[in-house]
This record gives sequence, structure tokens and C-alpha cells, in this order.
Amino acid sequence: MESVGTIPRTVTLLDVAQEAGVSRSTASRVLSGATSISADARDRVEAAAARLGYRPNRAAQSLRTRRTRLVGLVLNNLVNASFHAIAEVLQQRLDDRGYQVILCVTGADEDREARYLEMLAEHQVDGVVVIGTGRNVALLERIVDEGIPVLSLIRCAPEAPGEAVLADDSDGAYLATEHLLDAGHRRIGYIGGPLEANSGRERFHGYAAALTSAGLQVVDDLVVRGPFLESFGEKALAALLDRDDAPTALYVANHEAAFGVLPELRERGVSVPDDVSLICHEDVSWFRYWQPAITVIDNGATELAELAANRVLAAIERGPGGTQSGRAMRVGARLVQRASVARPRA
Amino acid sequence: MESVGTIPRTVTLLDVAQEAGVSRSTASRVLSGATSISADARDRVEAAAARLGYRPNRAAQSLRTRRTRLVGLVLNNLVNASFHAIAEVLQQRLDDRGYQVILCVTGADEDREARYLEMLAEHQVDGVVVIGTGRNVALLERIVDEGIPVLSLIRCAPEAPGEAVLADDSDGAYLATEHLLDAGHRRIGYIGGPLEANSGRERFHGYAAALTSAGLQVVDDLVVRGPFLESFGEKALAALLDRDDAPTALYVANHEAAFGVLPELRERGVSVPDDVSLICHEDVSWFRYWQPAITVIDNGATELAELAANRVLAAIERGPGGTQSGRAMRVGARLVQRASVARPRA
DNA sequence: GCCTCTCTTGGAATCGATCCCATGAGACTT
DNA sequence: AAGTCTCATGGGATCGATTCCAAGAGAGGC
Repeated sequence: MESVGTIPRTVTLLDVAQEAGVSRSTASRVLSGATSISADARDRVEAAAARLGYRPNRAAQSLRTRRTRLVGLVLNNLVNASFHAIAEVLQQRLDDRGYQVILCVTGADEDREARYLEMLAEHQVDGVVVIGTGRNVALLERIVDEGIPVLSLIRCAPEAPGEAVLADDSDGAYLATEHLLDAGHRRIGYIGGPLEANSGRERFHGYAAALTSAGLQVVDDLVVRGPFLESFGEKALAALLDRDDAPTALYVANHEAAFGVLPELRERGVSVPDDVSLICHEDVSWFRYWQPAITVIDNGATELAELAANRVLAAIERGPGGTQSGRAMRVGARLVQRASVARPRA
Repeated sequence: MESVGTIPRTVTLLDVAQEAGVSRSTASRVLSGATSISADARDRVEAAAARLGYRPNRAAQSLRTRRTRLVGLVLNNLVNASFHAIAEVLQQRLDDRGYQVILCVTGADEDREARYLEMLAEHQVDGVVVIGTGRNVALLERIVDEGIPVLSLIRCAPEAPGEAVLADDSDGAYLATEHLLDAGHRRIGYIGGPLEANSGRERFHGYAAALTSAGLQVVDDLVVRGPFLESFGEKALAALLDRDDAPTALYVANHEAAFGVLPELRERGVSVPDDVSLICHEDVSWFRYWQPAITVIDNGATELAELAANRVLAAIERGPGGTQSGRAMRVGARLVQRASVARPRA
């Protein structure tokens, strides 16, 4: 049945009402499940709606009710790390509660982030979850002032408005370092992001704290910090291993660096964990396939996404002005023991 | 500055008009870039809009213009394979043209897919891109009949309405098999999905075609088909290698199976490519880190997403009834040579 | 000086829902 | 039998934009 040229006439609530022989008001009440409806009217309207294949127009609903049941998700990318896990879980949890996700990939560009935030506000989203660059605080504040709750996920600028759901980076780093200490290591190398980055700073602090608790001091020569790049991981590894007193264990604090470290270790013929033990922060699907399977700190992407969904929905349901600023919640890290850590050689 | 309790009053076009001392009509014309506006009015309206921080209400615009600039993306998951690459690229390309993406993850569940499609129609999306289950053809047809273009990506049910953008699976399989043949292999094992699956069928055909062109016949014992599961890959590998006349090369037709095959090869101490050569269909980020780096068939996720974006936008801009049914476009496969293929032992 | 034509502008209808308010029909009280 | 109360319903305003239509202001032709 070809339907070339037919103008698709959409079925409106008025059509349903007429078909059912009632007014728009009554039809609306039936379909939005309100009270005070006679059984007769209910049946007739429901039958009419089904018969006509009625589908409410959300744009019209939104205009009237000021709720779109749309939530913006702003993040760096979907390729790396836990971001796509977060996007998937967040979408599921929000959908369970009747909300849909508008996906915005910023590529860590603050201008693009700003454009997306403006656009989301134009679309009248009910809330925003942002894994942000941290460089649009003023804009975020404006958005919150307009009554749209904002939830910062994973990263959070100091003065950002709204709640935050964060990974417990320093705890994770502490766990990792402690695990290496427990295995008997005393010279533990650190490869991680710059101190300017939130996660870089916190993970370094966790590392340092674990050493201190064990009565050790941070040895500057064993600490290498640099950009979140594969190539940096490679160079950092070389710098650490080419020393006379090379570390017996490594804590690699982000997966970008790990992607450089792992192939380079193999390249150099360094045996893990016989020659050197290794823990990476952030689990990546294939770390368990690696030879040896990599012991990691799992920062709980799924839990982060679930908590973020719950918190942003709570803020939405609190109604306009429902944003509570300042509170941060942290999802604890978890040590996943696999096969890349052993006792140091005697 | 605490703003607890302030009712956020949104700035409307009327506010801008009053501030600028013109009518709503004129303000609207200025902001939607229409013609026939005096320079004076233009300046005043633009200044007023900027001063008040005016932001158009898209719900209201959509209601009036019947365009939301929203596109639905319906897919299986974001975790596996090329799906998150597709989601990311598609989002970018659509955003470049002023469209946003509503993300819907179905988990390959046809009921959830149906719910999402209904929901997208309610949201009045301008178009839908679906990596589908293939089991909601009737619903897709209804949606197309209502004037919403649908584009099937990667998978396409036989009678699905709208255009399709597909990977050239049989070409890719042909390329893979041919590459192994060129290296001198004659006994080439096939591990892939069931014939009922589209990709399973096409990839097997490509494999068979390459053998035939080389004057060889398909040896049933060298072909193992089964579900898209890691565990299947493992079992299939065992079945092939435990034979007397084991193959000298393997074509693994999907990444799920590959995830079983690769660790199992290592487990068994089979050396790649010395003992057996290997090509996997679908590139996965870490295949290049594997030891040896895995030669793959890249099905072109980026190109698929770009083409899909272009086609769905073209259909949208063609206007209501702009859906052209039946045309499929295929993105060619590409052989990425790495280190897992060598000549067979003499 | 009058008529026509173009350019710019404002008024009002419209998109498709929701929801306040008023009204009518019954049920029940006294 | 009259009055009160509740329940169900319909009318109409409203959300915030776009856009058709009519009208006013000048410019220019004759």
C-alpha cells in the first residue's frame, strides 16, 4: 500500500474527544489518569484513543505543564573509559522513571559545552547531568537559577552549583597503594595526571597518604606526572625503569597512561608481575584479557550512573528551586585483584 | 547570593518585544532572521534579547512549527563494538546541522524497542535512526506513515520502511578470507554467528565466495557457527584445533566470539601467527595492543554514522512524506593489516 | 496632488495539550 | 418537597512561540 503524497494528519486529543462524544477536558482527564471520571466516559475515551491510535503531543504537553521529561547528559566522549557505561546506565535508570536523555558529546571543549548547555535550556530539559570541563561555572549557575537542576558527575569545579556525584579517587589510590604495600613493596612508582586535574590531584594524595600510613615517604624520583595520553605513559615508564633503583611496583593512575605503559612493558620484555607489579586505576574491559590479567581499581561507573540518576530525579521532583547546592556524594572505589601483583623479588 | 524561594520567571518573546518597544511579531521576525526588518528594529530587538538573556522556548516553537530538531537514536547497547563510536559520531554530525539526539538503549529487547519508538513519536522527533531488532516492522511503518523518516543502520529487516545504511559484511568477509588465501593458507577455519542473523549469513557467504573464487570448496568441518558469545568462541576454537587436520588460519567473524578465541589461543599455548594465522571481523580498540596485534576487518563505524546522519537529515529536509523506502547503501569494509597473519608452515 | 507599489509593522489566529471555574445532575438530609 | 453537597462534565483561558493578513508610511510615477 503506497501512500505517496498523503498528508499525514496527526490525531489530536480533540479527535479522540469527538470520537468518544465527550469534551477535550474529559478526554484529557481520562488519559492523564485523573480522578472524577465516570466508568462510561473512561471506557469510551480509552476505546476511542486506541481506535484512532492517539499519541499525545509532548511538545504541547511540555508547553502547558512546563515539564519535558527530558534530561541532558553532557560528557567528554563515549569512547574512553567508563563514559559509555555511564551513559548507558544513566539512560536506563532515567527511562525507568519516564525520562529521556539528550546526549551531548563535548570533546572536552568548553565552548561546545557552553553551546550544549544553552541548547538544553532552550529545550526546557527538566535536569542536566554534566561530566564537565569545569570552565562554565557561571553558565551553570544561570541555568540553576532558571530552575533547572544540575548534577555534576565525576568532575566538579569548586564553585559549581548543584549537587555532585564523584568517584572516591583518593580512596581508590589509597587502596591500590596499600595493596602493593601489603604485598611487600617499598619502592612504588606513581604514573598519573597533572596536579591541576582534580583526579590527578586526589589520586596522588591517596598514594601519598598510603605511603605515609605505612611509615614511608614519597620519593619524588618515583613520581611522574603528565598529560592523559598514551605517549606520556610510555615515556613515564621509561623514566622510571631506566633508573638504577627502579621501583618494584607501579601504580598507574589513569587508563590513558596505562595504554602506553602496558605495551611498553611488553616491548621491553619486562615480566609482570615477576619483574614488576602493577595496578591500574579505572577498569577497562580488556584488562582482564591481558597477560597477565591486570589488577585494577574499579571506580564504579555503574554505581556512579545510578546515583547520578537518583539524585537528579530527586532534584527535579523537589520542584523549581529544588537544587541543593554544595553537597557531594562519593562512590567508593573497589580493588579488583587479578594477576598483575606479586611479592617483590627477594 | 542565595536565591532560595525566588520563583524563576522565564523571559519570553513578549518581554523582549516590550523591552525593545515593538510587537511580538517584529521581535519574532528579527530573531528568526526573517527579511523585511528595519535596521533600527533589528538593533533594538537584538539588544533587548541580549540584555534580558532571552532564550527561545523550543517546546513552543515545536508546537507551532512542527519541527523539534530532535532525532531518536535507538540501539542495542553502548558497551560493545562500534556502537559507542556510532553514537558519538552521529551525535556530532547531527549537532553540526542543529539537531540533537535522544538516546535509547534497547538491550536488543523488542518490547523496549517498541516503547522507545512510541515515545520518540510522542516527542515529535524529526527523524529516527535505528540499529534495530528487526521485530517491529509494523510499528516502524506506522511511524513513517506519520511523516517521521526512519533510517535503519547496520541491521535491516527485509520489509522495513525507509532507507538503510549497512556495512558490507560479505565484502568484508571476502577481504579477510582472500587475505588469508593470498598468504598461502588453504585450510581456513570459520567461526561466526548463526545463519539466521543477517551479519552471520552475509559474512559466511563472503567467506564461501572467496574460497570458491580461489578454486576451493567450503569444508563443512572447518565451519563452526553459534551464538554471539565469548563462550561460543572458546568452544568453537577447541572444536577446530582438536581436529587432526586443523586449519592453518582462522577467520573469526564477530568480536564476541573473538573475545573467547583470543584468550583461549593463549591458554592453549598456540602461537599466533606461527602456529595459526588469525583475522577478526570488527575492530576493537585493544586488538592493536594484543600480542601479536590482530589483523582485522574494519567495518567503518565512523563512516556508517556519518552516512546515516546525512541520509536521515536529507529525508527530514525533504519534508513530510520524504521517506524513500527500499534503498540501501553499503559502507565498504577495509582490511587493517597488523601482525596476526603469516604464511603457513611449510 | 493623487494613485500605486513596496517596505515595515502590529493584531490575531493557531499549534495541542492542561486545568481552573462554573454548571447541571443526582443523592441525600431534614 | 426544598435545600445542600458531591461528582462529573464542558467552556475557555493559557503556555510561548510563528505566521497570515491587513494596514500605515513613504517613495515614486504621472
